[in-house]
Amino acid sequence: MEAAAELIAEVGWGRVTTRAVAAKAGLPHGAVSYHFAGKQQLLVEAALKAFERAFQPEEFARLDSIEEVIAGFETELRSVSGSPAIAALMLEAMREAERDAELRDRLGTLLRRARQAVADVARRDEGLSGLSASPETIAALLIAVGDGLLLHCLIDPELDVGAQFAALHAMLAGA
Amino acid sequence: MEAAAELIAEVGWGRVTTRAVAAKAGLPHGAVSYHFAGKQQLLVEAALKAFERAFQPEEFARLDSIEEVIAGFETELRSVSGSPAIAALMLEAMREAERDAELRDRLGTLLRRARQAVADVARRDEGLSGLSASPETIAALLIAVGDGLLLHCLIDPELDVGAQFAALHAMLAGA
Amino acid sequence: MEAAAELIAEVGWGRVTTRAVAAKAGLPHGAVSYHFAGKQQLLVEAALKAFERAFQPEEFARLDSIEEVIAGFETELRSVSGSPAIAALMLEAMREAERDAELRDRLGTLLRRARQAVADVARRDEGLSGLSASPETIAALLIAVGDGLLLHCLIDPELDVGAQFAALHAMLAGA
Amino acid sequence: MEAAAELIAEVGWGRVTTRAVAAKAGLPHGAVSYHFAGKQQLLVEAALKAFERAFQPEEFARLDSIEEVIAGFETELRSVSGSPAIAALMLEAMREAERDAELRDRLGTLLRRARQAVADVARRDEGLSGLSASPETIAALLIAVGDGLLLHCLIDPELDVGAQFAALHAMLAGA
DNA sequence: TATGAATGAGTTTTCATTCAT
DNA sequence: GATGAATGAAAACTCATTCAT
Repeated sequence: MEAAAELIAEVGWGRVTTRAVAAKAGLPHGAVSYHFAGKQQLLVEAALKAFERAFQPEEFARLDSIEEVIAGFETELRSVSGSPAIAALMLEAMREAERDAELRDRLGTLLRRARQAVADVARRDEGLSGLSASPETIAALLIAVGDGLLLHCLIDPELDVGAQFAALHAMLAGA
Repeated sequence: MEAAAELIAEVGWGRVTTRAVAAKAGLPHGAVSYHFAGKQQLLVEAALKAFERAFQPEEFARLDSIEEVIAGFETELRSVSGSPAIAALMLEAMREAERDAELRDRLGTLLRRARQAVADVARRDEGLSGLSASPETIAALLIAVGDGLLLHCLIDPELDVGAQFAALHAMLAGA
Repeated sequence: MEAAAELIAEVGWGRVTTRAVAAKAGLPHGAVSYHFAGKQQLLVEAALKAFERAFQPEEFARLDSIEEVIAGFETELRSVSGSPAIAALMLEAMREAERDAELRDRLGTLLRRARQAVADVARRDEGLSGLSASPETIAALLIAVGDGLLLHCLIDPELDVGAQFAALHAMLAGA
Repeated sequence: MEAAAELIAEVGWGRVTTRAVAAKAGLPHGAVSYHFAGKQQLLVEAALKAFERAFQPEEFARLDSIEEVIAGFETELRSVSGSPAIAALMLEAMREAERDAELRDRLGTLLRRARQAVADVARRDEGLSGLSASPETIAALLIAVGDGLLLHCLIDPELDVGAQFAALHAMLAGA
């Protein structure tokens, strides 16, 4: 499953082949079909497992301000520049979710949990009291911003992430 | 090429087949190989042509404030909910650009032009003078926000786009 | 072996899988290879065992006229309409016998015994004295008729078996 | 399609492989899937085409007595001993028809036409006036007898077909 | 002795590309 | 120029058999 997750990020969901997964994992071809009901099921399981490992809601529970969340995003994004595995995987999964109902449901649950975790931080953050938007909306917007920056970083690795995040900080601080 | 662009959005870049393109266009199978050097070249041309038609820099030249740009994004995003063709195509192309050098270059140029157009608006917008970030950074951030919201809208069509944009407005207004 | 015999009738000799046999029998996969030298041997044994259970020569020993044999065929054929297991199995085995030498020999022995049993009845039946054919020939012909009707009944369950047998009775009575 | 029909007879319906068909026909593997919607469709078409070529209703139109029909069966059966292609193919198709609805329908139509042709002969045959059975029933019975003998001849090539047919003649003559 | 995980040869099918017409 | 029949490489998947436990 690790091999599958890496391959999704490397070559794209629709171009992962069971042979490549098996080769990467050092297993024979038949092993993939033997252990999973089919290629799609393998990819779905592999992607979701990777997300669950990468996203730990507890980490957010300790945070008290949105600034810290954004700082976390930035750290993650910078680390991602080197190994874009999880980020690319997330984007591939989001695209695939439009076509695969099960993936859509399970990924949706994961995203809702993430939004909830960020919304809880927003609720605790007194600096946001000036904003009329609900904590849930702020959380959704922030995660969308994070994903958008991720997307652009993947295309253009020379993008100045630091400046972007500084601007985001400034906008929130002003509010 | 229109048929190809639609199919990329529908089934994903890696799963478009030349036969499906020909069938959708009402052309004979052989026509695809006859008119293009190969499948990849067809898809690249089709995607870029679709972007060039959808993104008209002149539209931004008439705008005087970032608020208007955001309003434009919102209108576009709402219209996208019905036919996600261009949005999905853009995401597919962004993912593919990581692997295809020519697509990366040409798509990069397009994005840079878009960023420049938005940066020009930001430069004209006096309401942003309070932000220390450069107009280019603000433009890049805004486009990333737009793409991030697009991505999330495609997965979860019930997402309240209006609330998100209202929050974005508020954040910018505060700044 | 019962599971194997049923599966031959259901899906056809060439499409039985060892996993399906094991699953139907409620046994682990490995058990099939463990207890039999291979799939083919299992199927041969299973088919022959089923025939030996279904065909009891003693039943014919009690009969005194070919009419009774035919009546027995008819009864069997009618009962077969509901559960075509043994009939279908017989046809599958007959086809397979053309390719498998061991099955051919053992099935041939079984059929010869059946012909002999019917021939013995024919010998005892005084009503057949008018026919110049030997009891063995009459027996072989009758069994062929039975199998032919069986074959057609399996394809076309609405075939009027009663009328067919009545005509057969009439033909023999006339002779 | 000729290669497919021969292979069904040789190795059995369920064990025909598209590779073997292609090899026998001297074509590349891909050709089979290219020209037919799938293996099953190829086999169905091949079998039915072979039957339509082998069974010509016009041949029966010229006959005036059932004796001639039986003589025709015998000739066919004897010729079959050398190349059991059509006979074996028919049996395979009959078995398969139990599982494939389309084959069942189309084969059923063919068999009904054959029964009708034989029934027409039976109607013209004045020697059968002594039998109370309808011409249709007599036809169905005769064809079943023919198929049954065919089946047994395939298993046991040493079976004395001549004696069987002589007995059949005698039975009908008596009636 | 018995199990079931693992293997890999073999199956059907797809499809970009070629090329004779 | 344009077509579509043909090719063959590669894909996903099946399954009898093996063998460590």
